[in-house]
Amino acid sequence: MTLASERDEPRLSVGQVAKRADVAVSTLHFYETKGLIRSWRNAGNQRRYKKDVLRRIAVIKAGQKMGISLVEIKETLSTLPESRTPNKEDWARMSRFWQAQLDEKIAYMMRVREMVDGCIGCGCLSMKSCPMYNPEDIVATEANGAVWLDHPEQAKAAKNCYDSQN
Amino acid sequence: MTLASERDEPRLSVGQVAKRADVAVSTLHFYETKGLIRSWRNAGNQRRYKKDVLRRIAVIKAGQKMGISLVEIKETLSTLPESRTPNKEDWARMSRFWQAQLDEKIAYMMRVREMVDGCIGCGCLSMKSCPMYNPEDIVATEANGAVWLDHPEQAKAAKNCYDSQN
DNA sequence: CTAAAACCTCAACCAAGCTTTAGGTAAAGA
DNA sequence: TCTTTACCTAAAGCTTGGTTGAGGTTTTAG
Repeated sequence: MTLASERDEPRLSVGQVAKRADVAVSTLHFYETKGLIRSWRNAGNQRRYKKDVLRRIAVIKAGQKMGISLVEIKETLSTLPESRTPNKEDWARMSRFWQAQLDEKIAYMMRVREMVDGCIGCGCLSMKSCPMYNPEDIVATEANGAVWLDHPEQAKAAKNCYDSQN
Repeated sequence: MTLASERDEPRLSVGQVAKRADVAVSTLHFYETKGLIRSWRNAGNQRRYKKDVLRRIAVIKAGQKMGISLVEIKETLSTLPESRTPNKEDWARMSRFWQAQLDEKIAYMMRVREMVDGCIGCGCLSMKSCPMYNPEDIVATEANGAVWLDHPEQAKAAKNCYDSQN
């Protein structure tokens, strides 16, 4: 039987973590500078990690796959009490939070898709009247954009305005 | 009545184009260096644009809204005969092409969403067995990723593997 | 004619998310 | 012990899509 204090000792080298987590060593250094993971040092100043760093990296990768930025991931991780490594329940909570953001992105892209569908037949692309150019709107990568559906009247502008541009 | 040769003369200054297209002057310079638009020069070395540059910019902005990179937009524009500025039919063809890519992105993000949904209950996030970590897969921003659905058997791995990681 | 506004080029800078390089130290295997 | 492999830090480089600034010229309005 092992004691909790023994199990918690940082034993993993940066190379071992990199291999197990399938990331580059430089990525681990980078994450550390960004405060996403932490390490201890051995007598020779080499990094040693606790095993739970693997779960943190897993959560980071999961968040990234969902399109969440490292800054946001860090913020979400830091909401855990004492910045503890996420357990199963934490992961459920975080992933539900991120999933909502993912849903927004999907919804935004589907609105763009619909709009383009309407604009194909029209072809006007007028900077002034085409609903493709709602200036209130923002690009898809900014992960936000419930604007088009807020202004449904604009969809009506998408008809037969091609010739008016030239 | 105006002659075609007169109508085609580059008359618009960079400031006029910027204002009409609602982009910064620096953006127009930038697009020119990237080969997305072209200009002529007047006697004093100032840029003069043909009117159709506005339509090109409109297409560029539409492509960007659909998540297409400037490089891809340039490539698509260059498939036009003699790099002519897109007309209504060209726009229909290009937008359908880009829409297909947008559809792929949406589909990818929805697959991620499904996967996360399954993983919330599981919580394992094992680097080796969790379907969140298909190494063949790529991140959403790379606009490609028909991988998860190619390996449906992986979804089965998402059950009760939480404890096996520690 | 003069001053302001617009324009020119070139270079540097920004964010994100890393990777690469350089120069040097530590640990591990034969 | 010796050599290879792994590791260290700090700084620079990369990509995308631009913006900002410096220093100088052209155009336009009064």
